[in-house]
Amino acid sequence: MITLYDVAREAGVSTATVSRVIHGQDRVRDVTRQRVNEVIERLGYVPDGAAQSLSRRRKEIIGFVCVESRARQYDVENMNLLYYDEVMRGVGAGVSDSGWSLLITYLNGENGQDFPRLRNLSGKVDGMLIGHAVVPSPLLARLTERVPVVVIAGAPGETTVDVVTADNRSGSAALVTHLIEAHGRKRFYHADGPAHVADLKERRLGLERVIRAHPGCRVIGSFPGELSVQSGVEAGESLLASHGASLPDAVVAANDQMAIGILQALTQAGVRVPEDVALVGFDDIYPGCLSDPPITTVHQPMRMLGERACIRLMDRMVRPGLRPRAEVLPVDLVLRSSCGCPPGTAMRLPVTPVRGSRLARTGNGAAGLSTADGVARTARAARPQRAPRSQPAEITES
Amino acid sequence: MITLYDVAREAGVSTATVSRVIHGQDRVRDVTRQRVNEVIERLGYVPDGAAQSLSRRRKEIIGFVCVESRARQYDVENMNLLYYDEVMRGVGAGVSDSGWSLLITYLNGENGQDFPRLRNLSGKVDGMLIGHAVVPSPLLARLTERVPVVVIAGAPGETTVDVVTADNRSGSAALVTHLIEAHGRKRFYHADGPAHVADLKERRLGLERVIRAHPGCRVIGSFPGELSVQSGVEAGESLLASHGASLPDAVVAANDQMAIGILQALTQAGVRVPEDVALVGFDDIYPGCLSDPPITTVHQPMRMLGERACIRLMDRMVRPGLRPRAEVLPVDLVLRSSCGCPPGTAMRLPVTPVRGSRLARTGNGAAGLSTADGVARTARAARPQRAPRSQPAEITES
DNA sequence: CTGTTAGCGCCTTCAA
DNA sequence: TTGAAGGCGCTAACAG
Repeated sequence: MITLYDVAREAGVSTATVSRVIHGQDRVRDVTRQRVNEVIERLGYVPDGAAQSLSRRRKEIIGFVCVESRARQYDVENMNLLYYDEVMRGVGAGVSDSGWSLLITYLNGENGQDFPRLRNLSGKVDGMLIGHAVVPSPLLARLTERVPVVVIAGAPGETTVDVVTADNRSGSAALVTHLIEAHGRKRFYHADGPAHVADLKERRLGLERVIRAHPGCRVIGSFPGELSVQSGVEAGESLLASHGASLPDAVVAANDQMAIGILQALTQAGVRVPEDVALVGFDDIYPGCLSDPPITTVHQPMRMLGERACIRLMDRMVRPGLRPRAEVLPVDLVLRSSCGCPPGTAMRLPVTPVRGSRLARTGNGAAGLSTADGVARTARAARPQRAPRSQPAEITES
Repeated sequence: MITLYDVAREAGVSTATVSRVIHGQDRVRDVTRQRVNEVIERLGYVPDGAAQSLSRRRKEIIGFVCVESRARQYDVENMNLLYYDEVMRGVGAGVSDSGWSLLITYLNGENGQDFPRLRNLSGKVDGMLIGHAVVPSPLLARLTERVPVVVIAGAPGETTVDVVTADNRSGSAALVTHLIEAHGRKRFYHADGPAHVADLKERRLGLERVIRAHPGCRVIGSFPGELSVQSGVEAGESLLASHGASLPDAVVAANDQMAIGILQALTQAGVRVPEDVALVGFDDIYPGCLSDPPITTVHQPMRMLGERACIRLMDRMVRPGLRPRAEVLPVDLVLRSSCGCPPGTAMRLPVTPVRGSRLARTGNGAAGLSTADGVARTARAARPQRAPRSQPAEITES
């Protein structure tokens, strides 16, 4: 391996000078710089990352942790991760803008049982991004002692670490309000996910609040699923088994994957969506617009979640000791036809934050996207520039 | 930051002993070990990765490079990466089995224009996995001088680096053969992708060979797309514009994304699939089974590509200097109904390698999956165990 | 069984 | 403008 010393010797200068040249410092004579650069090129020298990290006491690496449900590893229907893939790309963009690197870790267990691995990981990075409630709060605190940590899609009320998440509560509320007010649905079935997932708690709150606010509306049953398509199929079958005689007006699924599964089960049984039962999902993952009918849902700005989380982390590394904050990003209501809107509907509307959502408390938060731009299903318009976005709302935990 | 010295001092031993305890070596008295462990726990010591890497001259990190088409960054329809996401999980599994880490880099440009970044990356990892033809061959060679490199989905004929890829040629041949022999299709339209992509070259070869082998069959036109849904829509429209009067019997798309786009365009124009035109894709990404009709395609073992690439890389790191080899993984034909098979069809058949595909040359390669197991569309059977697979075929480049 | 002691490759004052 | 030299935190002989 070629080291700094090799270059220095070959160029007839000291290692300090070579180092200066590499980092583009100016206190080097032009001739010298030229000579050094020529040698670097000729020898194909590349600085060793480990040595750099050790010396400058900074690794310029951030870790990204998400769960990998081993059980279904080879199940085609495992789309749980579609979500994180998108988030990860946001992170990737944020990270590489600053020249840093991204270290990925797929955790096996949902709970914190693999904590040793996490802890060890903290010795290899300058900061960590953790996907939703992968790690229980107390363990998070322990992690924070070593490196700054930002949780993505965690509970907006988390107090020990920074959180970046989407306005799930308002999104859910918007969905249900739409079903009630635009389509007159009154009897709901809730295909839910695991009880402990932070995002889902918020969605539940949104659902319940809207139901309560509308006399005559109620939830006639629910299914404890696990966010996969398969689980959605089961939810659908369970629904048919228990309420086949008098179907609900609408099914609210915990996410799009489940909605897709439910749709399959209902269709198979000859139940028409949305004529017999309306159906809505959450997240706006791509496949949701391919089903028949396309699924009405809420768009989470996944990529931006990643980017913001990254920015927050960088921020924390610069000045640690700031109070943890929650940052809640606005969501959009995506109207397609599974809710009862006419076939061909494809509209995207900013969601107005409901009371209690972290977003609602701020002044500018309610803005969401500035205009209700409908997007055609097969929209041609290439958007060469990143769409202008309003500032995300930030709220210091109090 | 707590270092090895802190622990050593606190426990009243030398750093060497602490190091031994950490690495579970046995040449430590039990009492000592206990005491040290207790101190480690109390102080919350975590070894510094950079220092470890520097000292043991091994980083235990492998880099994974894939492209990120910035242009469409916020385009919902950008599914180009669905493929790599899957591959990456395979890599993730392979990597973490050995306790190593995965460093992700999203490259901006397809070509090698961002080579400096790659080169620099090579100083931070012990080996690199590179997604298909992201990097031109000569640059790859330069990279190989520093660290072992394995290309995923690269050309099976590549001579400078190791390659792990799927049997694209045979898959494509199987698809076309099916269209001809099972459905009597004769006039084909080819919705192709970028000319230089290795996988696509192979698919083209498979297509052409089968066409040539069947007198009366021919390709009546093609479209140079770019593998996205949007590009598929354009291909469909182009097809309608140029051959609207006498449609082809079948459209062969370069991948599933394009097939989905084509389906949208055809459906929109009132052309029925498969009655008027049959349609097939490639890759077997999830959304392909949701469209109406579901798309017949070829299943690439993406996850396994990642795993095998990983294994190959590890192998190379142990003994460098071995001749680069190509490893070609078997694919499956996935019959659904867009090809003309009856609605509800969902069958998965191992593809028999064609002559010239690297797989064909080996004895066991032709095995593919051991049985032609049909899989129901909403298959319930949870497969708790990893499906038993035949050995992938390995071929030393000659 | 345990301690001593060189490095690993680079960065960064401090002097010259 | 350049060089000399002391770490960064850990590992791995080599001695005891």
